[in-house]
Amino acid sequence: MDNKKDINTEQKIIAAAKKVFLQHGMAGARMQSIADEAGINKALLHYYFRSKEKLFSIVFQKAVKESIPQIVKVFNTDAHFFDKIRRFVSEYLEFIGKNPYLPMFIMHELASRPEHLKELLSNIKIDIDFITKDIQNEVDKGTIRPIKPMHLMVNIVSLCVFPVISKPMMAKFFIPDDPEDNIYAQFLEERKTVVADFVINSIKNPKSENLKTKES
Amino acid sequence: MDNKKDINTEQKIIAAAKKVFLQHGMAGARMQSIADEAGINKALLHYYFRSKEKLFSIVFQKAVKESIPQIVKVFNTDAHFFDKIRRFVSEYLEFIGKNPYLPMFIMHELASRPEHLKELLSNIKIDIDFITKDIQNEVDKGTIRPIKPMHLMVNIVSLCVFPVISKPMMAKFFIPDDPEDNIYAQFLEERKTVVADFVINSIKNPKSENLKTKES
DNA sequence: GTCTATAAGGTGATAGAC
DNA sequence: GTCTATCACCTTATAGAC
Repeated sequence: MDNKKDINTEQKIIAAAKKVFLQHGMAGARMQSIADEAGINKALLHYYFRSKEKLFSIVFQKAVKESIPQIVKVFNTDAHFFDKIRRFVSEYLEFIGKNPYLPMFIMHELASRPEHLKELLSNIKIDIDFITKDIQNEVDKGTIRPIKPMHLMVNIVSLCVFPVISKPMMAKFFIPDDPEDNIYAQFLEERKTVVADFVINSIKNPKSENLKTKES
Repeated sequence: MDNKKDINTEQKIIAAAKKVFLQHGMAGARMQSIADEAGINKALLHYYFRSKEKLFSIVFQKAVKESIPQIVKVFNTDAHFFDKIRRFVSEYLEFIGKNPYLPMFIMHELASRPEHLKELLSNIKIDIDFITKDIQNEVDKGTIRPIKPMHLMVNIVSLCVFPVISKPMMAKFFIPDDPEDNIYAQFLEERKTVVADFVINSIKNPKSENLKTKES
């Protein structure tokens, strides 16, 4: 516990477990793969973490907690509403681009064994009330068209996340010849502006003259 | 092969396999569960389909083929472009609502073991050229704002599919008290119009006067 | 704390009776 | 075509030496 190697090994294991679990899921992950990835052997996994399920729980909870601040932080500013959207889209796409397996992992586990994970999520709170109010406020001001805040939030997240988790299918049908992922990478980069424009064009109220976003 | 029972059992097995594979994925599925679901025993599974992998292939390919016509058929009409979008969104949401595990299943398998599935997809062709041209044509006419057809297609599909596959997470954070799924069902129903409006509002060219969609 | 060896149980697949 | 019994292997987990 107070040994330097302990911490290093523990962290190495968690990092390895994250990599394997995120790519293969709980059912598809192998303790041997995690051990190999961490450069140790299987027995040590059970020494640090009692079971596969326990190790999974840690990875899963970290994954969820890791994803949330990204959603919230941008809306905690005083920026113009459309700028918040631009910043959120840009930063969230950047985040997902660096963690492409994260959304799929969370959603697949949640869908395939909801009962096992309910309590794992119960600790985690996410306060979206202030975002809801932020959106509703803009609707009331007439800056944006009437839309239920939940739909708008879901729309924005959908436009960011789905293209990343559906990459293998998209790549297969849309860009079959892209071995180095160059086209796809460019596509993702384009989306930082495309998605923000798409959302803002959709919600901005044509009757309102206050349409320009601040170019900071 | 010419026995009535053969066909019934074979179909029963495939239906059972689809149910189990779609919910748990290849790695999480158990042959025993499939046998139970089909009301037969394990040995019979191997009698009809040689291996788990073989059975999976059939289910996977059927799943992909099943999903594609939904995407294409609406755009094969002469309707007004915005009406095509409305119809596509409505019908696709209806389809996914009835097959909520389908998109996640395909994408998870494709992401977690792409090498195994490459050849399974190689048989399946999807021709989206005419949709691309359809969109580009509207851009050229000035009916809609400039946007790369691929981005628009991805946007529409994202807005339809993501809310369905992320249901467990959404439900957890947005509507924690919805045991009978009433709120979620209503949310999905709302999206048939919300998504179409969202897309059309975003792309319609304010300079063009030809904005009304035909109310058929 | 880390390793090797092995136990204990599960899972896909087959043999063989009916 | 369908079943029961069983094999062979894989995977998680533990025991025990160092």
